[in-house]
Amino acid sequence: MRTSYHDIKAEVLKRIRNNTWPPGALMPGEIDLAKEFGCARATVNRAMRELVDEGILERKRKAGTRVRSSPTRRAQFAIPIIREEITSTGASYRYVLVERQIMDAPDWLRGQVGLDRDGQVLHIRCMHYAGNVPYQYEDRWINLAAVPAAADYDFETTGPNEWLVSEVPFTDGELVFSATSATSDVAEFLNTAQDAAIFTVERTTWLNSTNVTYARLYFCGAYKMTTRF
Amino acid sequence: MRTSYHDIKAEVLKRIRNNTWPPGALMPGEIDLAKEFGCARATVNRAMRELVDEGILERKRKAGTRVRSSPTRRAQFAIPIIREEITSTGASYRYVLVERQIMDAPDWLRGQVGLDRDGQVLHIRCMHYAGNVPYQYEDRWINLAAVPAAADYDFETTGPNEWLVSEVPFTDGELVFSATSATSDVAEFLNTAQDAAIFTVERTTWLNSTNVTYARLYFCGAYKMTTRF
DNA sequence: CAGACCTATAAGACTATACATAAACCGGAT
DNA sequence: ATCCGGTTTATGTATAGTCTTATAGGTCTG
Repeated sequence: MRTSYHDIKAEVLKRIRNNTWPPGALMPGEIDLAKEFGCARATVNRAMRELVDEGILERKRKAGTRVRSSPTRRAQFAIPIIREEITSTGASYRYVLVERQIMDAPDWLRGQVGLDRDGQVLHIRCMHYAGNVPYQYEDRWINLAAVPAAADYDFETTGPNEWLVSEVPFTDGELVFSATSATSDVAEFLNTAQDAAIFTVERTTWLNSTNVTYARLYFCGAYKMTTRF
Repeated sequence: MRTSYHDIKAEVLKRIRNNTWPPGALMPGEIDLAKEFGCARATVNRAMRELVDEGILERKRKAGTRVRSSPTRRAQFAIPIIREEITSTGASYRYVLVERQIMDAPDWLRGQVGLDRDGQVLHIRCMHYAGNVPYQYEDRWINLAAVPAAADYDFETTGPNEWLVSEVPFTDGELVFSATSATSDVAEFLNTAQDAAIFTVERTTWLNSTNVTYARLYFCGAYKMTTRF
């Protein structure tokens, strides 16, 4: 078999780990490496580009390629459809709509999501259960200027998460993770003590700098979010 | 200018957004697209590969390329050096070692990190302050079998986070985010009420399936972790 | 000495071509 | 009808060659 870019990546990683090329070091150029590995420059280039992508190397034209001194490893998350997240654990999924209301965007929300003009929003509160156990309480606002179709959808049987993911594209998003104390209504929905520690996610998405939706997701106490990298 | 893979990516994204290729749709093959865009197949291939990488498309040999119905957007996290995380906000960084102790690995830890044999670990507890405000309480175990050098380092002035990131490479890691109630000692260190909601991160790293370290990081109440994608 | 201006160089990008490989599909045998 | 095996096909990977572009670092100039 010919030498593949996988082999080159592996070899480069090996040399970084055994300190042949310590953090910060300047590596040989693509042409030299291609000669050494007996392959085309494009092959070396691909290996190197992927290592840059993975946060292992830094490259600059003319300056060459260096080993990053503190590699930023990346972890990947999905924006899951919550139904799938629950059913994949084997539990059955149940959805309950709590409230659905069209209203003028409150001031704090306009600040939160960067809406400058007045506008109507759809406010939805709903619950997601794993079996009969509360899993997530969702408090969501949808910008009707960006997603007019949402006004015609009743969200009785399908949650806004699922509907939005499949219907509305977005270009940018922000996730904010925090721990909050359960307010009385959150505690009631999630069936926990008041002031219990609640893992909370705020998720905002935009389509070309127009806000699409802002959601606060309150998870049940035992919830842990796990990622490997 | 020739058509670049950037142009192709942009055009493909445009067609996905304006529903020319709705979620799940089968796109034309690389050869057809190359013909349409007036470029080589390699150029189309690169554009498509990057879109797969970004979680927009799915490809299978022979079956062709499809638009993912629920795009997996990736968020990137670094494993930051906490000093930099704090100083980058403008605050001054202060580190205090609370405890440093070499001990046999407790049973629960061996289970946690997948150590099968007995072995010694270095247990370190320390505090990170932003100015005079508690920022993070760190409770960490280092596997001395994997990192013997840690036994000789006193961690009086530099925290284990900083030392490990710069000294010890790793191949795999796991991050677990959760919300916990402050136990009495955590509350004391972070200067919050007992049972306050604490954003907690557990971080485990391995070097070729040997556990390197396991850390529990307790953040101050106001902490929010933010990622864009 | 500082600033403007070159130039050599390393990465970045594209092309045309070739061969590799997974898997969908089809046709024949059971 | 169902299973098996070969064919086809779209993506995956590698190559040699060419051209582009950012820029580090030297040189020239005021």
